[in-house]
Amino acid sequence: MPISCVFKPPVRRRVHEEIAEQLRDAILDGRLAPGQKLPPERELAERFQVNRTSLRQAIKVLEGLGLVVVRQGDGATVLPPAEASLDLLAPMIFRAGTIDTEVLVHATEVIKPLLLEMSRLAIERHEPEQLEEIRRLRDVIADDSRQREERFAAGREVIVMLSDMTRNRVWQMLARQTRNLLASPPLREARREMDRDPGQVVPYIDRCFDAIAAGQPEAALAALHQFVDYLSDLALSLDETSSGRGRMRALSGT
Amino acid sequence: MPISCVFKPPVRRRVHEEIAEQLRDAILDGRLAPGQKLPPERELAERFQVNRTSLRQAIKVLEGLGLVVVRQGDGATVLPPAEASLDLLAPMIFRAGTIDTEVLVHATEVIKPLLLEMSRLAIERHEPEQLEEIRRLRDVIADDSRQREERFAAGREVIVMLSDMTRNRVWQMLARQTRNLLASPPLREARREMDRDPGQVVPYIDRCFDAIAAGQPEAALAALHQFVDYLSDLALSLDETSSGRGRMRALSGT
DNA sequence: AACATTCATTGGTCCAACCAATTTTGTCAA
DNA sequence: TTGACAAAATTGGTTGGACCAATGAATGTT
Repeated sequence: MPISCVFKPPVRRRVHEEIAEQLRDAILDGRLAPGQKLPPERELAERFQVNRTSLRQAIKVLEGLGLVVVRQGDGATVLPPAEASLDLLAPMIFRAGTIDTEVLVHATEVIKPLLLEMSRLAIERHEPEQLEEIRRLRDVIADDSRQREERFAAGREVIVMLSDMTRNRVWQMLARQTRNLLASPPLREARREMDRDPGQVVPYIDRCFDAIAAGQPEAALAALHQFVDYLSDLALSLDETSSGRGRMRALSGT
Repeated sequence: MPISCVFKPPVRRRVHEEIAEQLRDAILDGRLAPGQKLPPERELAERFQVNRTSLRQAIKVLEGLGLVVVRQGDGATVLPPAEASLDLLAPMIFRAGTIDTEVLVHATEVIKPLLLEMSRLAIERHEPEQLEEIRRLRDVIADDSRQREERFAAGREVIVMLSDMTRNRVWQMLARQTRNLLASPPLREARREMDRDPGQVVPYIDRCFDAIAAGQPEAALAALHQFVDYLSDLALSLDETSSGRGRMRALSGT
């Protein structure tokens, strides 16, 4: 089964890093289909014009990501991306300078109930001093004398803080991955271009705080619903200008 | 910052695989703390009694897993596991022949609402023929003339089928990771030891089917709630015999 | 036709040398 | 003393080649 796609020799960064990225993207956008076998290491190395050792390191990274399975004497076989890690969400959404709005919509659809349930637990189990930490983050977000990026970053950290309040290590993992996803350079750029004031979320946060302070977890959850709906709409608004093919050019230069 | 833990030379399987596993476990159970630096490659290679090339491949796998960050001239630094991929959930729960019931409880707490929301979407968006596929899986689960493992496997595939019904690629990723987690050998063994009949879940499934067939999505969701509660309790019952330290010996021989 | 053997293919490991980025150290001048 | 700058040591990155080991297909035998 010959592989027809062309690869360019690495020019920047670490060689195995570049190779791994090219192969990863080829897998994610289907040029290398699941079940298909990668060319032999020796041949791939020659095509990339790198040493076999470097190419092997790239393969190992892909193996760690769960994108390929390697068997001695057989070769490297591409696995379905659906089996792969959540770390691939960002590369799946942002590929080749464009935003795959389909995956973005899908991710939003998953993150929304996730955020809601996590916050429910957080409200239930939080310690008072943790509430204070979030309040400090809120103040950073509301402080329009600061850099926009710093205020956005504080907003992302709220998610992480919430996860810590659940005292659940798995929620903590998910929240940090979500934060990292939101912090992906292409998404950061896209949001910056939308020219929104980071402080817009402050009223939502305050409404949650007020309800919690008043000892009304139900009201807090209701406010939370509104907040999460707002965030969800924000993400989906990136879809507005999408082309008919379900993909749009990213606003960043990457 | 000297590293004190001892490493044994690899004896089985592929060398870099064994090395990666030892290092991964050392990170997951805290012998290598986040922020700490790994010893230089040359020194580590000597300690493991392997070539530096093999050790480097292991490092690359850890890099792919998001457990370490490597910088030329500096070294490899351990990252917080909370930042790492969900693929690590199984190694986190099952370590050194024991079940970490804390992480297990945490994972269950996350998977439960996840499953519920995903099923809600699945009921909303499914195609009739997909319902038939699940019915076939149901028949396999109910067929006590088959191997127990085959029936358990069918149960796990239901989750994947549900995710396909959502027509959402991210749900599909999460479902497949969850299935893989449930299929982890230690968890499979533990459940087998519990000596439960895989067919116990059939009434729950049927109740969902009946409600969907009757065109009552609310009733289907109610039945689903009961089902998910049952599954959740099943997972948590593994915690019953746990020791005070929050960990119990795994029932399997690994 | 079924089975066992052989052999080419392909990944796995090792070695040794050198390149490149970073950090540390040392020196000298202000 | 302090700061800046340069040299050296440390550490990961890359290369080339050689050989080992598992797989699978071709071949031959029964």
